[in-house]
Amino acid sequence: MSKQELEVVGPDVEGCCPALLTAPLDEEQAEALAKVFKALGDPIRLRLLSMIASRAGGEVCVCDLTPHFDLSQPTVSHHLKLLRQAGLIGCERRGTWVYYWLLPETTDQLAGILTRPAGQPLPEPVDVASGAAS
Amino acid sequence: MSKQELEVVGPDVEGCCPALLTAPLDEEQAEALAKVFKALGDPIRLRLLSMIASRAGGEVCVCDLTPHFDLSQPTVSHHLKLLRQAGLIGCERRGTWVYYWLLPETTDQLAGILTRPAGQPLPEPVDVASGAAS
DNA sequence: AGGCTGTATTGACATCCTTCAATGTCGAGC
DNA sequence: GCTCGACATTGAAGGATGTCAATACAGCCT
Repeated sequence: MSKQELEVVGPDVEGCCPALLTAPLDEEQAEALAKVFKALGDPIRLRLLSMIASRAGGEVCVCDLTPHFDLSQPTVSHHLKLLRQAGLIGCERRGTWVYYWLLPETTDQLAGILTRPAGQPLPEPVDVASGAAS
Repeated sequence: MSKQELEVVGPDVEGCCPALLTAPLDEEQAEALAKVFKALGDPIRLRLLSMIASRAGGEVCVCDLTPHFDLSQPTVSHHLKLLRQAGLIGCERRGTWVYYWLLPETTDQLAGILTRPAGQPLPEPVDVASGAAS
């Protein structure tokens, strides 16, 4: 009778961001979040993302990205695909070339998830002596 | 393909945190950052981290974490080790038990890295043809 | 000391990930 | 239509990662 099980990951109101630091994640949220962090967990993809995000004009052509890496073109394309599947970047083909740009909603959401609320008092590590076993 | 380097927008790095979204990361920074994101790129570790971070009192005993997972005790211990090596949590043995707590400096730094500076006007990703990425 | 409990480490195995060569697809231009 | 250039996809090889059983280690308690 309680309908508050699903639709937890849905893009609702400010509740859109699961609270990583203030409440335990359920398995579904953790799975979805892990996909995005996994996409960020590679130095090549981080460099690609930073190149795309810092580009004046907001867009980068693949042909401007590839020569910065000691990787084959298919490998760079593969990494771009993973970033796209994680919702971190968008892309569009224009003529012969394909352009990529940052999707700031995703990085904003991650930043929010990793931001500890101000009201949360962090106690010193070594303090509690009285066990609070669950 | 122009051989020019990617144009950088925004101010230089403050020095403390690599600027993921405003300047291209160099390989060294990308490598270091990727390690932390890789530690976050697993649903088990995300749940562990959220359990530790959201714990009132700031600390959690391993014996309170393990029963929440369908995993063997060594596996949970392994994930905790990776979170610790990434600088996300700290730990201390007290008697028989080992306690873990969040190291907020690391999550704060990640949040800062993922936060787009306010002065940065992001052009709209795409006006027309906002079709989903193929 | 000896046994017991909680946690970490080791070794092995299955799975996933990164990478490249080869090939396919899309669009432009002759 | 045909060819060429830019980018994506496929398939395979090697390395990294997640997991468990077995074992080791560190403190308590008789």
